[in-house]
Amino acid sequence: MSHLIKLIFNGKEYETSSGVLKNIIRELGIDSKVVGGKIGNKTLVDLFYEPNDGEQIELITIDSPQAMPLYRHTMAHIMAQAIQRLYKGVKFAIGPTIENGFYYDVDLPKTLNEDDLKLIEKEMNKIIEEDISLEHFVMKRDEAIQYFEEKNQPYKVELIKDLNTETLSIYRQGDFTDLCRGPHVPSTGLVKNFKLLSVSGAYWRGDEHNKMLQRIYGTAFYRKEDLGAYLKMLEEAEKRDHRKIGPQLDLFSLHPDVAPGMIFFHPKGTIIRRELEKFWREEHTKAGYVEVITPMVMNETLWRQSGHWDHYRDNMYFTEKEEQSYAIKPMNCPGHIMIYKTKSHSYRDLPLRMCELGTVHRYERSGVVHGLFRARAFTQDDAHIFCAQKQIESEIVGIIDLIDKTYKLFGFPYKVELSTKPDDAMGSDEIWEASTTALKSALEHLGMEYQVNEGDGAFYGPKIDFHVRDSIGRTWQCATIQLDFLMPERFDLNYTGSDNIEHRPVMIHRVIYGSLERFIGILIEHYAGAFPAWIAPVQAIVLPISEKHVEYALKIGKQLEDSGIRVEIDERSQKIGYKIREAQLKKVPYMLIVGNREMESDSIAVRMRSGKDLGSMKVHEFIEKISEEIKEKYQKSIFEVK
RNA sequence: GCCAGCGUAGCUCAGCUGGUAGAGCAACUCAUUCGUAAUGAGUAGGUCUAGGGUUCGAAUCCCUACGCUGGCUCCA
Repeated sequence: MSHLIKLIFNGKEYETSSGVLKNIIRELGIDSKVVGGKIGNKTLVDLFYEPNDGEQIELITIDSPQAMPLYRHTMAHIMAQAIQRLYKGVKFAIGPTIENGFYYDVDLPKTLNEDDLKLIEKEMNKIIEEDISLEHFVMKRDEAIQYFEEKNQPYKVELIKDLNTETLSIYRQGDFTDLCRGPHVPSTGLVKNFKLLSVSGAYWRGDEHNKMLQRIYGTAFYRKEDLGAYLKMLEEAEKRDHRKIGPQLDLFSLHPDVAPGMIFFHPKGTIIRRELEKFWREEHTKAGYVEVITPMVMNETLWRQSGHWDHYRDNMYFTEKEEQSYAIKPMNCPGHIMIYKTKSHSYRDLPLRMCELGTVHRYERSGVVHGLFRARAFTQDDAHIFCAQKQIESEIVGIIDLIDKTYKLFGFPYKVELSTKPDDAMGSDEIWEASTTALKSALEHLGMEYQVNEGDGAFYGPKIDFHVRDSIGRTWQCATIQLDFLMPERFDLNYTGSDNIEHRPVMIHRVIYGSLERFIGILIEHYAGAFPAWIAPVQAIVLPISEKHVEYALKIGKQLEDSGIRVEIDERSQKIGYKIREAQLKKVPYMLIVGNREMESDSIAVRMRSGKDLGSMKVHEFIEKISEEIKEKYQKSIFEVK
């Protein structure tokens, strides 16, 4: 006898016999908002699904976050349908959902632009209004190939031919039929809130040897507010763009004609960078690191030995002198290895934690450079830890402590990902096993949640990546910790154990900021240019009301400067409103306004960049407060915190 | 590198179907000496990314190069 199917909905359990989910639900009289279900903890199905005997399905409604993939996937089909109606001869490739929306790749003789997107949106709205029911059915392989050949859909035919199944899942909504695994919502009228965002090129199957198709990106949400919030986030991100704010705040400039993909840090940007470096040095010294400086240009032979010449040559810059070929370093590890090798090491020396703010150059294809985020020259806050196998775990714990401390400073929550042995790995299974276990137990020891990416490690060792989440919800990969068995092997690194025999150390590569440039870019966008006082290029600006107060302003400025505060004085003959506006736009944390009242009482009127007027206070009082704020590296103004 | 869009003053942008460049802000000068987000007047500033072509005439049309933007790909 057959087992019953169990459905779970709103905490209630229903037992039923076989059939298509849609019909089962109708018979049970369950809420019409149900659009699909979840089997186990991952497989999503829609109402066309026919449950197997004994299967347990948790039903999901259209307004739940879990239904998002169905919602957006159907939206992608509606977009495709609209395109099919509007443009003749369109050939469809793939149209999946992605993190914040969906896209569809199409092959179309006409190149689409913004106006076309509006037209497509209009047609999509029509399709939604038409409330077309979706149908699902299967075709036999040959039948499907013939069907899509007749419809002149070569990409679909290619997809089918690559699939090793005898039957293919097909969805149809009115005049549009697509090869599709699903799942979908049952009707086009169920979806509503969407927006098409952009068109761009994308290679068929991501291979640059293939034809370039047009990819149309869109986003969709069940709730209109969520769509609005998402669009607002995009807008906010645009406003915070570091490539815009950076030059506006006089932090850095780019000169693509002179040095494409490289950064010119202005005095103000340099202050931020030096503050980050200062913090970094202090913490690394405390954590037992030694700092080194290695050459920018090293002989090609070194890079051959390290393996970079074989694996990384295309990304390297070379230069020639005295008939010798040199490479500009793309990584710091070989330099550190040279230092390690200058003497014999004992187990007592380990772990040896060698760090360097090492500027590296990597050739990046012209289309990919992007402000501070993706440069051709950047400075890594790099370190290599040479240690014994059994020290790995405690070293990892130490690194994570450092990372945690650093990210907390900026208020970045973060996610951790562990990547394990890939197929093309080098090194024995035992070593991989042991080190992966060491990484895991370090994470568990610290009680950290993490996601495992099986097979995603580097070929030379497993790694842990850290993704920070910025103030508008975007995530960025910054820190990474990578174990390396290969380099010690290639360079024949040794240390003498307590057993008086030679052992091979393990190398741990790690960065915390990642790259100073990129991290500064992230900070600019995270804070929208309004940096905490300790890294703010100008911490306070003195604004005299009129010329009569300039002398007093200079005196105040001097006092602050003597206390180590970065201060400016705006002596221009402008109205106070004008000066405030400018200081505000420059995001200076504190404006110190001085006029007759302040002169008489030997005080200053303090205004915060938030617009809040703190009223007047004695100069020494302000200096004490801001000094504490700077010293303690507060995220927010001390006047708001306390 | 590839696809698409774009390139006009330091910045933001006008400049219709070709008739030899315009605004606001910033800068500079002068006046103003002002109490919490823009005082007024004046001055200066452009080989319209570069090179070629079509034309009596090109910022405008065409071609090429370079750069930028959004993606593909890659990555810190």
